[in-house]
Amino acid sequence: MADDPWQPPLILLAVDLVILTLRDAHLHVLLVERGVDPFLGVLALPGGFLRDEHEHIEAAARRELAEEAGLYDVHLESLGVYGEPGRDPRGRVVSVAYLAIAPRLPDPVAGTDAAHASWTPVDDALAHATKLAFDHRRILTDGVERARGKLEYTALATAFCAETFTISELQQVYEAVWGVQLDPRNFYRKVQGARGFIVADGPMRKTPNGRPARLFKAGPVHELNPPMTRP
Amino acid sequence: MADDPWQPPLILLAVDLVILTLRDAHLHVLLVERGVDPFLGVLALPGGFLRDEHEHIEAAARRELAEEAGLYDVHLESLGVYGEPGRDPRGRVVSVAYLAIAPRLPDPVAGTDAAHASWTPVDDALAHATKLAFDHRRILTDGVERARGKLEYTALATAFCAETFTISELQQVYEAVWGVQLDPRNFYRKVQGARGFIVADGPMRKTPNGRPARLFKAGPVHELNPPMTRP
DNA sequence: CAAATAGTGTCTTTAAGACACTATTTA
DNA sequence: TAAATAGTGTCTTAAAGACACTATTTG
Repeated sequence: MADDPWQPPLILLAVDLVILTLRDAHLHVLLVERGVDPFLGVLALPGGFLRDEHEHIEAAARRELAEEAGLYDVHLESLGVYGEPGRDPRGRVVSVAYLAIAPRLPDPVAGTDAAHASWTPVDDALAHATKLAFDHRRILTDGVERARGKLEYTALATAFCAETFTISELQQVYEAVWGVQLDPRNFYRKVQGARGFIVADGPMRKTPNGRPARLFKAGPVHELNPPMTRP
Repeated sequence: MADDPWQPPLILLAVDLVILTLRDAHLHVLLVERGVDPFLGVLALPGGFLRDEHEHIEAAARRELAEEAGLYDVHLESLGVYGEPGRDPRGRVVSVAYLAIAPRLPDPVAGTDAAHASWTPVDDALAHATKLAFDHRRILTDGVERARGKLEYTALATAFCAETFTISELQQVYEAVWGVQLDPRNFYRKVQGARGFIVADGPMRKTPNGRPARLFKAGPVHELNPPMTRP
């Protein structure tokens, strides 16, 4: 009982990414087809192990974001820890999940590291017929729920938009992520009333036929007051 | 370039606990004085390494809750991951922080494992003069902020109360955690109006001199509607 | 002109917050 | 009786949500 040979266990640390974007007014998530065991050939969230003992966890997430999705400078926030023993047959793996929000971008280019990645409608990815590797269904569910909640009281919606955007584009973000229809006139007043949410930027954007749309960019405020409320 | 000797790094996984309770109408946190290096003698959050490769992370948190605080069956939720390289001189340690909320209980009993733990007012623990081990100041700050936020839209406040409680006890929770004064009459109507938040339980509780207080227990609803709003 | 977005007005309902007041049940 | 909690009434203000309406700027 004097000297104890006990040593804490060593584990493997991974990062997994829920990368959301808007395409055709629908919420999409980036999925990859796994190229190695376990779950070879199965759809999974992008992710990987820490590169070395000195890498910051968030730096690993940004590295995967670049390597697997070709994305830089997008919104990234920590989502949670997923570390059930037995979730990975290779040993005790604990994964730190991150939520990334990207504006609509060109498709992953064939021939790059990101070639095996593809944007999938979130509804399809979470359909019961779809199989996801590990506990990635749960992580994806949690990520979508986080995004839904944060649209209410933060300016996260602007992370789905390009540098400049119109108010109706911003409205589409809310409608797609929440899965609801909003009144454009009340929406207009609400975003304009939340001071610091969006600020006018540049001239106008031409529309096919009609008055051109005003352009805005994200304002300095990240906490919305008053908040946008989910119907 | 064919076979790569690269292996992902092995890391140590710890859990740290922000255990909050109410004492004398003030928010307190359980701190321990570290008995080993690093930070020997410095105040720290209770916590420790995973016991073995098969232990669930939340089970480790519950084990520490029992060992270091003598607490069972309290509210426990995951708070986040803290894994800066260099936060622990023993090597790469990644800590999963948990937030626990306990009703007021007798002090830790001398002679048990929990004897070196003590309830400290959160304001003191976060005072600039107070030194906390590792990044525990940040974890504590995040835990308190989480509790403040969740009081608004969840029934978390009941976790600070004993099995049964009076409405004014519940009000004290809000006042202590938010650091504000609330109108008892409006508070009364608001908690009664949030259906499922609290339900009547048992008879009355005698007061030193005056009408006895009605007793309630936590209701079945965890998401408050309408939410309690922070002034 | 039609089409599309910009922007206002107004009504109803809900809730927050301030505060006066009455009712009940004990020592 | 005083003390303490229970519970109601009412006023003001803010905001959500529905919806009609006018204004502007293009092809």
